[in-house]
Amino acid sequence: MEFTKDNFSEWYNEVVESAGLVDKRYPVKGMHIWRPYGWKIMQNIDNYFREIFGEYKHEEVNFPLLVPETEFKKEAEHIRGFEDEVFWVTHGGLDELDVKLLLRPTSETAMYPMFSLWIRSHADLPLKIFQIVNIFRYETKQTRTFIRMREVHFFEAHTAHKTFEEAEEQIKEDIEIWKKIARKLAIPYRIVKKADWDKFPGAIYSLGVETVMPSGRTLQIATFHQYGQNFSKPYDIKYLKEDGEHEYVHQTTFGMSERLLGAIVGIHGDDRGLIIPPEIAPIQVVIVPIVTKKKKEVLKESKKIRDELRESEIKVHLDDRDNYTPGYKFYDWELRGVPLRLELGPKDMEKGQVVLVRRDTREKIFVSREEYVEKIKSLLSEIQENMIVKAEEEMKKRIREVDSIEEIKENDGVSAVHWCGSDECGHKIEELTEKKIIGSPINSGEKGKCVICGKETEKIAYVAKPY
RNA sequence: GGGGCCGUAGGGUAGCUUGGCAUCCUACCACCCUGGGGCGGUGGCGACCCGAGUUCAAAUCUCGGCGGCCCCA
Repeated sequence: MEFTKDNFSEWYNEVVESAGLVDKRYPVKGMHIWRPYGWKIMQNIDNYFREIFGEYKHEEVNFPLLVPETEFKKEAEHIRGFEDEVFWVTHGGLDELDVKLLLRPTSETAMYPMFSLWIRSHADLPLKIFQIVNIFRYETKQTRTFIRMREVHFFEAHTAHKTFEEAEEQIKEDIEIWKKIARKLAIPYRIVKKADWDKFPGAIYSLGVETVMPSGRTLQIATFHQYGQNFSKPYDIKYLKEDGEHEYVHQTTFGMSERLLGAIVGIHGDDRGLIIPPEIAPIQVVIVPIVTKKKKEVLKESKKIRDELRESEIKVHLDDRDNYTPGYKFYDWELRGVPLRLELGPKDMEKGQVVLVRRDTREKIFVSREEYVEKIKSLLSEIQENMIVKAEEEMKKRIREVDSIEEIKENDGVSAVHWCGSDECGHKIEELTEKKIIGSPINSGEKGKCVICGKETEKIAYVAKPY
């Protein structure tokens, strides 16, 4: 690593590439190649989504990438929100298309014409589906690996319900699911309600899950949207009620992306590179044999250890590369963020022990061959827990309660400030501070005075520079 | 939306002002030597973003394109 983490932007740019997550050299702005190690981590995250959403009775589907212009144009606000950032397909071979096609910037307009066909009666509800696909947005600003991309690796869950209340229940369930995901990925967060001018195009309201990067800038890593009937009306998604009347469905969505990986990289990494939470690490333990004169014996024993760990369902890798020294391998695997290293050398073999080194604390632990498997298991869960606790503490330090515009401006991180909730005062806060209101906590706080108009309010605004 | 900077081997760079055999580090390949925190030695492979122009001659000067980075709204 050339850069240290206090030079966050440079550090981040360097680590995503040198740790083998992506190759940024693809000749289209905002589109990077997932390299095997990075893709494996993302797949581990995706597979957890499959598992957890399966438990909550969502079914996985896969919709086409292309959406006809005619379907896209049905919901007015939605169009306005996305029209300046869609990629268009205008030709088929040499012929111009009668109806242009667009690359989905999100899949509402691809899915909902089909919802209209699928949903006939109340017995078809609730409908709960999700897909994991790539979406495309023509970003004109600076792109950043995992954080602002033109091709986004996207998770989107879509639901349809009989009533608004049931849709509200769905969002509560989504939050429950999110909490499990956050533990799995060891990401600290705050859930906020987005300001009205900042909600998803077409939504009644939007909730955002926000985390804070070491730069002090916030990163939105998940969103929940309540659509009510805003889409079901233009897309004609109706069901027959028990009483024989037709009614439009109420809909929600839950979206996440590779930004989660960006958050993991940024929040947990250090000057040596990544630290991957054990729960999603492609390699949980890397074995580095110290091969000296007793090369054969050490390698043989290393393989035995590898097999023992495999049997205990620990994700293990034996680094038996012959052309690198142990020291090189230590740096290499630390850069890639493997949570635990196991060293085995001739001395250890004599003593009947192995050496374990934690990636998060770099603590060195000697443990006998009798109990090393159990020790590894407990260390992996300790590391996971430690990462969660440490990250939450770090994030807390970056959120400050303040009560003046001046303080918001001076604060590098997130400022929590009283806000009456009016658009006028909201915009004023953004103008005066040159920052954004990223949202308000769902639960109202203590009473205070709006930082602009002085009106008494319980509402808080988080003000920060978002990515 | 406005402004600035920059494209030389897989990565990082020197050379550009003043046109003339393209520098070094790293990575990679081969062999030797090694191994408890980025081993060492010898030899080798590999580059001027694309197009047009000026010129005897262009990495270098001019114009256009493409791509990247940074700052401000």
